[in-house]
Amino acid sequence: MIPKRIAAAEPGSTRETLRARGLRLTNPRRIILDVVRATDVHPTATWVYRAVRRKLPRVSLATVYRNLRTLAAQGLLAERTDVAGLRFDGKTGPHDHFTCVTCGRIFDVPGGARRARARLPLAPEFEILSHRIEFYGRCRGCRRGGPRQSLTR
Amino acid sequence: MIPKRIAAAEPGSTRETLRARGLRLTNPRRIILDVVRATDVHPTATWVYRAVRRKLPRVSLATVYRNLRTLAAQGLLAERTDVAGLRFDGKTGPHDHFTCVTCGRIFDVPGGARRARARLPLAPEFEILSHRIEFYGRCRGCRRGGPRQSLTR
DNA sequence: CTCTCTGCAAAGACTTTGCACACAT
DNA sequence: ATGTGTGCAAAGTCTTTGCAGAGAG
Repeated sequence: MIPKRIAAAEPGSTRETLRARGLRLTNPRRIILDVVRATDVHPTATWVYRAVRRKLPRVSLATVYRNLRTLAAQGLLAERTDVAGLRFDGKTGPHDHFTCVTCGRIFDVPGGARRARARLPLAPEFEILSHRIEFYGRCRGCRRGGPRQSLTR
Repeated sequence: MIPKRIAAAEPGSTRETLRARGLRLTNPRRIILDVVRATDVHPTATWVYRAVRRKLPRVSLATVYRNLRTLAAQGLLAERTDVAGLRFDGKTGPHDHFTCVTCGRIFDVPGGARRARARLPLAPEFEILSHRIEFYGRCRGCRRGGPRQSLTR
């Protein structure tokens, strides 16, 4: 027999994480999180908005912005900034990024877990809490032929 | 006898760099570049605007933005982006940054010249042209007592 | 029921652009 | 002289906020 799914949120679940702060798991909020987690394009708020609207046509851009902010504050997704503005990332674990300067796509690259402290042996006055490495260059697709895709707002 | 300063711009000078692209070294442009090069606060456009106005009261914010852009495009200064928006950096050589999460100040740290390629041994599909490392943590001042300064817009 | 969340619209913050005149070369 | 650069003001882009009603717990 297939066990019934328990009704109460288990610790560590999205619902539980939110509830611990008095936040609710509403329909827009859940879909926004799903959308960001389901893609690897490191989307902008507008991209998320368009994707969410396909499932929830009446959602507003303000709600998308508010929830991306809220979810990022809870650590359920990651907020990024680059020349193109705000981006969001469903992957919250440590990893680095490679940005193709031709097509603009951002690729995940492993290796984010290395010890950051070792990088600043001569600067004991700085207490390092985290770090971020960004690589820039050309992806394989853009080295052969033109860009295949580009993430616009 | 003190040799006369040569009138023609020597190759590699700011003036020469600009002229090679048909750009002129105007008074606002020169002062904007001087201001950015003279500070290490990684200023915003507004900060530069306020500083330039002390020397050139009639300069406009639009001129500051236009020139920061132009000068960055010529490699005479560097453009940065972080959560707080656009920043500019008079240091164009390779170096990393440490951002204090308490006071928001951005400190230069040496070490930017290391080989970036070695960091991606498993990703031959990416042709790395440059990279950027950002550290986040608390500076010495903020570890003892409160923040001493914070760069507002 | 209570209090958070949402949609809508309006405001806000930052940056860019159009234009006529000024200025560097 | 010629064409780039500037100040001013206006527009543009992206993001946040106020509010009354809707919905989650």
